[in-house]
Amino acid sequence: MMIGEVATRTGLSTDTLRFYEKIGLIAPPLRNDAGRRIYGAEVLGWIGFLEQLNATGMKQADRVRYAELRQQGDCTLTERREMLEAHRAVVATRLALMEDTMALMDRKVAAYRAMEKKAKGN
Amino acid sequence: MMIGEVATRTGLSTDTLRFYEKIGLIAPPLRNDAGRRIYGAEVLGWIGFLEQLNATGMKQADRVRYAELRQQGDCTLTERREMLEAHRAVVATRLALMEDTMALMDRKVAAYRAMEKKAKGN
DNA sequence: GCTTGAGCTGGAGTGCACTCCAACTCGTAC
DNA sequence: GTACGAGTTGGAGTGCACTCCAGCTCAAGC
Repeated sequence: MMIGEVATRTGLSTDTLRFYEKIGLIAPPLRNDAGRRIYGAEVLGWIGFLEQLNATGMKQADRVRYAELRQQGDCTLTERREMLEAHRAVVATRLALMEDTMALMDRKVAAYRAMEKKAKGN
Repeated sequence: MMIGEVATRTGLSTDTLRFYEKIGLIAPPLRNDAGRRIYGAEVLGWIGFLEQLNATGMKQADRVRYAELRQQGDCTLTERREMLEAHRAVVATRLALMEDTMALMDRKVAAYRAMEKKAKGN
């Protein structure tokens, strides 16, 4: 796969993919004779996971750290697990907050509907 | 209440409070004879709600829009309700994604634990 | 053999959301 | 009466996470 296909499949731009490589989120792929990046299929799963970490609010620096550990292999399992557990806790907290906010918005929406109805009745 | 007390109570900095006023998130408060901002207690609830919208990922521009509508009074109820409903939908989607990610992290943590245990056994 | 399109590099630019700063004014405590 | 702490302004600076650009190479199609 060349960079354009990875971009299409992941929804990231080619610029973003090269940027991710530069900062260490994605390992530098092999190159063909013309110097172009040739990615293996496994990069898609990795990028998908990165996007999930991203979407749940993990900071770039921490994602880079995780990627570095992953590169280093099995001897970093414990540290990676700890990172995931820490992030899990953060996500759990944010999840609870989101549920609160959903409930609050529902109450407000209901109140607004009631007021709209009342105004119409005038 | 002067700006320092609002800052302490809300956890925002005085700079952020003035910035929020400048961009229209907070209505300009009354001033005392020395030109200092005097806030009513109701601003605390409003800031709390703003922070909830913020923490659930509503963009600054949209929060400003909501604040503008709120300033304009009851004739904007419908638009505000629609904004909240739209945001609710976004939050619901993100919530589902967070739950997925939590489950994925749990699976990974479990797998890592298993591998750590196995490595120890060698 | 020339155009087109995808890819390459290094570096500059963007947008968001603050955050900090200099230079000033007040009101209170000593 | 002066030092101090909290407030004021306008404007500059920061950090994050991309995003864009100029100027280049290469392979394939006509």
